Amino acid sequence: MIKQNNDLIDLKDFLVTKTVFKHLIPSELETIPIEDGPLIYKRNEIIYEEGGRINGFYCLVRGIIKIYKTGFDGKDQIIRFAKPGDIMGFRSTITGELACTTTKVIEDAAICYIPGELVKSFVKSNGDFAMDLLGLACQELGESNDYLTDIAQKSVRERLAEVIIHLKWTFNLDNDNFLQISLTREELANIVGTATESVIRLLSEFRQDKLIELHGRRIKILDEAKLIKISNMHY
Amino acid sequence: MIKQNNDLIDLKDFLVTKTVFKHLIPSELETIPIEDGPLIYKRNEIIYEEGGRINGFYCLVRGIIKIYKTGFDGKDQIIRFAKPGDIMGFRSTITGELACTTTKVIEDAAICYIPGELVKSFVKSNGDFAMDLLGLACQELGESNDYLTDIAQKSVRERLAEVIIHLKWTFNLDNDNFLQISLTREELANIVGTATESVIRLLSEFRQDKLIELHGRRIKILDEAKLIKISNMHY
DNA sequence: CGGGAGATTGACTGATCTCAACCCGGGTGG
DNA sequence: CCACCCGGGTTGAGATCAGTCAATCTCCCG
Repeated sequence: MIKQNNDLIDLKDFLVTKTVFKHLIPSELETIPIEDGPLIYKRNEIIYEEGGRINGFYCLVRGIIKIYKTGFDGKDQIIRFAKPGDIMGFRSTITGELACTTTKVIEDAAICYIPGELVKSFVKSNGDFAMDLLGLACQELGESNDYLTDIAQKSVRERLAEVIIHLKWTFNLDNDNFLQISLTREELANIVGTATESVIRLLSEFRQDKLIELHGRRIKILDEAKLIKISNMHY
Repeated sequence: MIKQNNDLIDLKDFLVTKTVFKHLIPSELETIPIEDGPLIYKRNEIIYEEGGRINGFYCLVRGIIKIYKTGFDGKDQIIRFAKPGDIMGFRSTITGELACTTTKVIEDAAICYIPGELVKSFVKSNGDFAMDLLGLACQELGESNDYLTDIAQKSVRERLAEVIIHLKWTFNLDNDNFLQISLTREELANIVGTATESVIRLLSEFRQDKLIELHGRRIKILDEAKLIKISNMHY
C-alpha cells in the first residue's frame, strides 16, 4: 500500500461529481483530508478484513474491488463489486460494528479514505447528504434482497446467466464484446454461490450453445437476449 | 382495514420510546398525523404489494408482519418479519421506487402510517434522526448480506436450524418454551428457501432427535445448544 | 356430511457437489 | 536449458441432497 501525489487536482472534483458526496458544500469539502492523494493498492491486496475495525469510508477512485464474506467452511461469498465512485465500509462505519466483509483488489486501485467522524458530522449538518447516503444504503439493501431471493429460488444455471448479465451492465463490454472484468472460475463460483466445477461446466454449455465465447478468463457475450431469457430476470 | 380510536394516548409515546423516531423533537412529533389512531389489519390482510407505489413509513404498533418477495415461479421468499416498533416500506419511500416486497399480516396488527414527505423533512432537519434511520438501513443491510451468504453456502438442514433459533431470538418463547410465532410449514419453507416437504421432513427429524417438540404449528424448543451447533452459526 | 387447506409420507428424479485425475502455462532454481 | 512445481482450468464418475409428484390424512368449517 503506497501513497501517490499525482491526480491531486481532480480528487475533490471526483468526489463531487462521481460519488455520494455530490451535495457537500465547499466548506465541508475543504475538511476532507486529501492532500496526500489517494491510497494505491495492487491486485490481491486486502483493504480491510471481515472482523476488523474500520472507521471511515473508502471511496474507490480507480480500479475494481470485490467485497465478500467468508462462510463457515472457508468458502467466500462475493456480495458485490465496487467500481470507481463506489463507497466501501460505510455500513460498519455507520453502525460502529466490526467489518462484516473483506475487500480485496481485483484491478489495481486508488482509494480515498474519509474518516467516519467527518462523515457523521456531514450527515448531521447536511440534510441533502444525509438523504443521498440513505438512498445509497437503501439501494444496496434492495439489491441484496433481490439477490437473496434469486439464490434461494433459482437454479445455478439461471444464476450464472444472471451474473454474466449483471457483470455486463456493471462493467460494460470492450470494443470486442468482452466483459471489462476478468474473474477466475472460482470467483465466478463465489458470486453465483456454487462449486467451481459447476461454473466450468455451465460456461462450457453456454459456449456450446453459442451464448458466449471464452478466451481464458475473458468472456465474450454473443447472445445477451438468450442469456436474459435463461436467467428468468424481471427486466 | 379499519381505523380505531382507542390507544390514542400512547401512540406518540410509542413512537418516541420504541421506534426509530426516538430522536424527534416535540415540534416535529406534533406534525405526525395520528389523531385517527392506528390502522387495524387482520391476519392475511395485505398492507402493500410488491410493485405498488407507497409513499410513507408503516410503523408497526402491534402484531406481526411477514415481508416477502414473490419469485419468478410464484414462490415467495420471506425476507424478514416486522414486530412492534419496526418500520416497513422505508426503502421504497426513500428511494422513490415501487415497493420491492409484499407485506402481509401474520398476527392481527395495528399500524401507524407516517407520510414520506414528513420523514424526508425530518431527515433534512434533524441530524440525529437521520443517523438513526441510516443505522436502521445499515443494520438491515448487514442482516440481508449475512442471510445471503447462509443461503448460498449452507444446507437446508443448517438453515432450518438457524431459522428456528433466529425466530426464538426475535419473538422469544412463552412460558412453556414454545416459539411465540406460529407459522405454516409453507411459511417456514419460504424463509429457509426450500420446499414445504423438505421442511416437514427435517422438522420431523429434529423431533426424533429430541431437539424440538411439535404441536401443530407450535414449535417447542428442547435443545437450543444443539440447534445452534447444527446451524453452524458464528455466534 | 362434503369440501378445502394444510400436513404428512413415499417413491422417484435429477441437479449439483465432491473427489480424483489430468492438463496447461508460467515462473523458478539448479 | 531443463526439471519441477504450482495455481488455475477441465473432465469424468459417483454419491447425495433436496425438489417434484402423487396419494393420503387430519382437521376445521359451513
